[in-house]
Amino acid sequence: MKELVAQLLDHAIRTLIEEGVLDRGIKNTIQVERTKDKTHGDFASNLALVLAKQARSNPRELAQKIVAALPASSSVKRTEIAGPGFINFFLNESSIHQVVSDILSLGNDFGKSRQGAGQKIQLEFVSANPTGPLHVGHGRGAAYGATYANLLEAIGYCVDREYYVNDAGRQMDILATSVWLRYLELCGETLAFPSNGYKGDYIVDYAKTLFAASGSQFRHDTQAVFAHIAADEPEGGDKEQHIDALIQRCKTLLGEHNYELVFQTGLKGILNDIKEDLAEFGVSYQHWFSERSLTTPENLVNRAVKKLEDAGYIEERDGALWFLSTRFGDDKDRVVIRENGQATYFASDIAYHLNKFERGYDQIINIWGADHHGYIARVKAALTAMGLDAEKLTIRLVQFVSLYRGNEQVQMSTRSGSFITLRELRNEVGDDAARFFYITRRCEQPMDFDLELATSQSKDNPVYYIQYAHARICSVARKAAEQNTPWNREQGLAAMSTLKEESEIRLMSLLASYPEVLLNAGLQGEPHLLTNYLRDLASEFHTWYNAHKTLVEDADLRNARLSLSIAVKQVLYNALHLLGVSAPESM
RNA sequence: GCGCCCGUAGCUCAACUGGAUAGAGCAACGGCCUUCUAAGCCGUAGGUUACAGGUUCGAGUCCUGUCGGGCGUGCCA
Repeated sequence: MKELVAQLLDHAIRTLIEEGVLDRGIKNTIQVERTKDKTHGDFASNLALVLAKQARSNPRELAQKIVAALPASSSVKRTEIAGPGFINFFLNESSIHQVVSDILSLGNDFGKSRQGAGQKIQLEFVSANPTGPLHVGHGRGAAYGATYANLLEAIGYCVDREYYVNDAGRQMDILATSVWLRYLELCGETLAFPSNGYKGDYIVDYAKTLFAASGSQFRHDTQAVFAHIAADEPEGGDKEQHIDALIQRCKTLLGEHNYELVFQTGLKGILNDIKEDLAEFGVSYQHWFSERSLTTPENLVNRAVKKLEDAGYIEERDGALWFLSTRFGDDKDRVVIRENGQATYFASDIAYHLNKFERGYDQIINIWGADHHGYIARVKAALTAMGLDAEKLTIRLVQFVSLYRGNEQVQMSTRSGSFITLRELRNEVGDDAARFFYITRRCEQPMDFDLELATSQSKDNPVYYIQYAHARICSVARKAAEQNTPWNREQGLAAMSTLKEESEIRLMSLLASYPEVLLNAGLQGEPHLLTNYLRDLASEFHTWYNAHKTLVEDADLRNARLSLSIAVKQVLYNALHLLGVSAPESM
C-alpha cells in the first residue's frame, strides 16, 4: 500500500515534468510515511517540502500542483495538504480491510518479503572463547545475533550463522593446565592452584571426566610439577610467568600426545556445554569454525601474512613482523608474527576474514562485544591491504550487560569464576523472557539487567503482555467453537464493512504496517523495532477486546471480529516466532 | 591524551534514520470483573531531549565546542 502511494506520487511528478512545471533534472526521492496521527490520514509524504527549493516554489503551492496531477486510484479516498506542505492520503475502507484477508491467506508468510533477493550473508556471533560457560553478556549477543539472522531470512536473504571457536592460543593452554592440576588434586596431590588459572567448578568436572576415563595415568607428583617454577603472585612473583612456566611443565611431563588428550577433554567439555546451552536458548548455527583449522592442514595464517607481504605492507622490526595498518587509517601498526615466531590473535583474525571473503558472501556481518571495537580499524585495514572490499564487512558492537541484584551490582570475571552464567539466567527468568528482554534495547545501548526485577515473574516482563494477547484470542476462538458458533472465515471476510469502530480501524492499520516494520528491523539490524511493534499491537488489541465483545449475536459482525482477531493472532505469532519466543495458546 | 558507544519523564527505554503536538512500560493517584482469560482496560500527573552555538521550510536526530558516564587504547585472547 505504501508502494502504491509512492507510485502515485512518482506518476504525478512525471506528469509535472512533462507539463514543464518541474525541471527535467529534478531529483525526486519519494518518501512516504505512515502517519502517527490519524487526523493526518493513513499515509503522508513530504515530497513538496523536499522539492520546493529545487522547483523555486513555495511548498504548499507545489503540493497543490502535485495533488492535481495525482492519477485516480480506487484505494485512495481523498488527499489533503496540511502543515507546511505535507500531502496526506486517506485510504478508503475496503483497502483498509484488505489486510485481514491478506494475513489469513498468507498465514505464516505474512510480513515476509523478497527484499534481499537471495543475497548470501554470513553472520558471525557469540564466538566466546571456549574457556568457560557462556555468561549473561554472551547471552545478549546470542539473542541479538539469532534474531538478526531470523529477520534477514524473513526479508529474503540467505543467511549462514557461524561461531568462531578460539581453540588456539595461550588461553587454551591455561585451560588445559588448569584441568590437569585439578586432575592431580583428584589423584590425591596437594598443590597451590595458580592465581591465573581457571578456578570455576566446571574445571573440576572436566578433571573428573579425565580421571574416570584414564585413571591416574597422567599423575605426576607435586614436587616434580612445581620444581623450579617461577613464584606465583601471592608469593611475590609474577602470575603470568608462573602460569606460563606451569604450561611448559605440563607439556613436558605429559608429552605431546597426552597433553593433547587433556587439552581436548577441556575443550570438548566446554564446547559441548556451550552448544547445548545455545540450542536450549533457541540459537542454532550452520558452521562452527575452528581457529585451529586455519593452520592445519593448510596454513592459512601464513598465506594471509604472505599476501600482506606481497602487497608491501609487512615490515620487520625488533625481530617481529608488523602489518603497516597505519597506511589504512589505523592508530598504529600491529604485530602479526611475534619475535618468538608465533602468530598473534590478530594474524588469525586476518586469515579468518580472508577465508570468509573467499567463501563468496555478498555481505559479512560480525557481532562483537563492545570491548573489541579497537579491532574494527585494523581488520578492515588488513582486508583493504589484501585487495578486498572492506565495505562488505559490517561490524555491529553489542554493549555490555550489567547485572544487578536490587541496587547491588554483581561483579563478573571469567577468570575468578564468580560470574552469572547464561544458563543460570535462563533457569531463573525463562527462555522466552530472556530472549525478549535482551533485544528490547538497541544493541549499542548498555543494558542494566536487574535479576530481582526480572525474576519477579509476572508484571515486569513485557513478554507476558504480548503472549497474553495471543492466548486470549485462542481462548475466544475456543469459546466460539464451544457455543456452536465457530469462526466462519468466508462470512467474516464478506462482512468486513461491519467493522466500523475506531479501535478496529486502528488495529487493521497497525496490522498493515507489520511488513514495513519487519523490513526496517531487518535492514537496520534492530530487532527492538519489532518488540516495540508487538507491544503496540498487543496494547491495541487489549483495548479493543475490553471495549467490544467479539462473540456477539449478529453472525456477520461476530465473524468479522473473529477474522480480525485471528489475523492479530497470526501476526503476533509470526513476530514472536522470529524473535524465538513462544506463542502460548493458553496461559 | 587519543578512539568508539552514549546522555530523552523520578526509573528502564522508544521515536519509522531530518518531519507535523517527543511516546510507551514501571513507580504514584482515581475508576472498571454476574459479561468472550483482570498477566487486562480507562482516566490523571509527569519534559528547556546534558549545555552552548551552527546548518534549513523544519533538529532529540546532522556539524562544532563544552560538561558527564561506559568501554578500548598489549609482541594477551
